Amino acid sequence: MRYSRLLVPTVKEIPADAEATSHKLMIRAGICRRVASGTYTYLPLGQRCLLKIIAIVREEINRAGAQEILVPSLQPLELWEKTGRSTDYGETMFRLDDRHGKGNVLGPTAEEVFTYLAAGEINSYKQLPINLYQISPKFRDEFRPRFGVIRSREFIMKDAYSFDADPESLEKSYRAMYDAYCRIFTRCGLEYVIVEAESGEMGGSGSHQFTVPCESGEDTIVYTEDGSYAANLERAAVDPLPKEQAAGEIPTPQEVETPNVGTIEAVCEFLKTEPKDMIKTLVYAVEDEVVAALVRGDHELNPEKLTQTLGGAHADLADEATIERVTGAKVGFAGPIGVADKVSSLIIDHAVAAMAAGVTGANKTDCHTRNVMPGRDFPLEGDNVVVTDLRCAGEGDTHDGKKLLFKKGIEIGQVFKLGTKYSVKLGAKFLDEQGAEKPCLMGCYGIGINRILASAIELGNDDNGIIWPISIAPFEVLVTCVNQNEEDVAKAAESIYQQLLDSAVDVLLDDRALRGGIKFKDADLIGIPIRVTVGKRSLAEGKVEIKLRCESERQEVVVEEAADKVIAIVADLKEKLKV
RNA sequence: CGGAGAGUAGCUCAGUUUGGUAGAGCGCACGGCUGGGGGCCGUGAGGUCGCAGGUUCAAGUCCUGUCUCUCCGACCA
Repeated sequence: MRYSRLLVPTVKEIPADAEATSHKLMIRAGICRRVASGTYTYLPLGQRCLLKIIAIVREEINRAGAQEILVPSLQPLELWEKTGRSTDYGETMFRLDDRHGKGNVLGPTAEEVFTYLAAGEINSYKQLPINLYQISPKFRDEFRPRFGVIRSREFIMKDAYSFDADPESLEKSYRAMYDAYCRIFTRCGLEYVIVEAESGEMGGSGSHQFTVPCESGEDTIVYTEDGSYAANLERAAVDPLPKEQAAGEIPTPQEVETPNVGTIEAVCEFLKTEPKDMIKTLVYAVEDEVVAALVRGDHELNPEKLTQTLGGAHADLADEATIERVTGAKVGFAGPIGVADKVSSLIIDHAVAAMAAGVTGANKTDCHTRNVMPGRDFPLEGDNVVVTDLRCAGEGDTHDGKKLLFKKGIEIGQVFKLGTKYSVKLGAKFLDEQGAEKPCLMGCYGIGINRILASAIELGNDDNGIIWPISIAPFEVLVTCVNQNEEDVAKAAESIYQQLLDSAVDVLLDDRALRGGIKFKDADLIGIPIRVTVGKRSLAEGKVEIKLRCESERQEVVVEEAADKVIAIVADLKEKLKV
C-alpha cells in the first residue's frame, strides 16, 4: 500500500474530548473517528488492526474445536423475556419495536439466541459436546460510554457458547477456551493477568477474567504480591479481621440526638468519632423481600458478594418508603438494633462482627446510638442472620494472611461456566445414553476485539506515538522515502517496497512528496514496528537504514541486502510472539 | 439519572465580563524558498458562532427553552 493513497488523517493537536492514552493516540494516529457518544468509525489503519486481531482469534478458537456461525444482532425481545434478562439487563439493552409492534433488541450478547438454536438442533448426547461461536457487533446502551473504544455502545465481540452433557465435559470445554485465550492474548503481544471473577448477571458457578493492567482500566484487579491469588474487586475474598478487644466493659447503648446528621462523615464530625467505629445499616430490596446488611463505616458493601450470599438473587437498595417502613426513621438513621425481626435476613460483614462496639443509626429520625455491641445488642447468629465476607477488599486487607494489592485493568476476555440457567429456560435438552432428558450444561466465552486494540496501545506507546506488536500492527514494515523528489532515492525505495511485497511482507511505502521530518513524525505516531529509511544521505554510500519502533538504535545495511534483512527481522519479531 | 463544564473555520482555541462589521495557530489550495525530525515567506478559500424563541436600533455576547459532547458521581449508611 502506498501512503499517498491511504486515508491516514494524523493530527498534531491532542483531541479535546479524549482522556485515555489509547483514545488520544487512536484519534491522533488516524485509526478511528467518533461518530456519536460511544460509536466509532474505524479508518484503514484501525480496520487493518481489527482484522488482524480477528484472524488470530478465529484461528485459535477454531483450533480449540469451536465452530463459527453468525446469529442476528436484531433479536426478538421474547427470548430475553423467557430468560428474565430483559429485566436484568434493563436500560443497558437497546430496544426497538418493529412496524408490527413486536419488541426487538439489539443483542448486547447472545446466550439466548445460541441456546434457542441449540434447543432446536441438539437432541442427543451424540451431538455433544459442541462449541459454537461468532464474531459480531454487540450493542450496549452504557450509562456512561468512555475511554474511547474501551467502553463503547457498539463494539465487536467474539462470543462462544459450549454445550456439554456432564460437568466433566463442561470442565474440558471451559479449559479448552481458557487455554485458547492464553494463546490469543500472547500472540497479540499483550501482558495480561487472569483473575477469578464473579459471574454477575450471567449466573453460574465459575469464571475467569483476562485483564490487561494499565491506567485506563475500569476494572480493579486485586492480587497478592507472590501471585498466589488474583481476583477482580467484585470477587476478591478478604480474611476476617481479628476480634477487637474492648478496653473495659461496654456500657449499655445510649441514644443521642443527631439532628439532620445522616451521613457517616457528618455523624463522625458531630459525635467526634471515626468511620471505622461506625456500623452502616443498608436496606436492600430483593425481589419481594427486604434484607438488611451491615458493614463498618469505613468499608464499602460489595453488591456481588451480597448477591452471592442471597443465592444469586439480585439486590437493589430499597426505596425511601421501604426504608422508613422497616426502620421507622428517615433515610440516614437506620441501625441494627431490633432490625433482624423486621427483615427476611440480616447479613453482617465479618468486620462488623469483630467490632467491640460501634455507633449506629437509632432507627429513629435524627438519632444515633452509641455503644452498640455486636452479639449483645443485635444477633450474630440465628435463623435469618448470616455473618460473612460482605465488603469490598480495601487497602490493608489480606487474603490467606497475605497483603492485597490493587491495580487497574482493562477486561479483554472472560470465560464463564453457566450451567443450566439458559438451557432450562429455553429448553435446550438432550437425551442421554439411558434415554433420559437432560438440559445441556453451558459455558460462554467472550473476547472484546476492540479492547485488544486499545489495550495494545495502552501498553505500547511513548511520547511520539504508538508502538505496535507486529502481530496486530496495521502494517509490518514502513518504507520511508525521505526524498521523494529525487529519482534515484524514490527508485531505491520503490525497489525495496516491491521486493517486500513479493515476499508477502505487509508493507507500507511512504511515497508522499513531503519533508522528511513530517514523515518521521507520522511514522512514529502510527507505530509500524519496522521502518526502512531510504534517503539520499545514506544512499550516497549505497546504504539504507533499518530501525525498530521499539528501539532507539538504527542500523545501516547496503541497499541490495535491505529486503532480506527486513524479512529476517519480521520473522524474528513474529517468532517472539509465537505460542 | 444527579452534579460540573463545553459547543465559534476541518482541528486546537481566543472573543462573551462591559451588546456595535467574525479572530489566531495548525490544516487545506496556489506560488516561491526549502528538503533527514511536524521549516519559512506570500496569496487565497473556508463560519446561518449547536438549534429554536425572546429582549434590543443592534446579539457570538443578555434572557428562556432545547439538543449534543466531555468530565465527576450514582451505595440511601
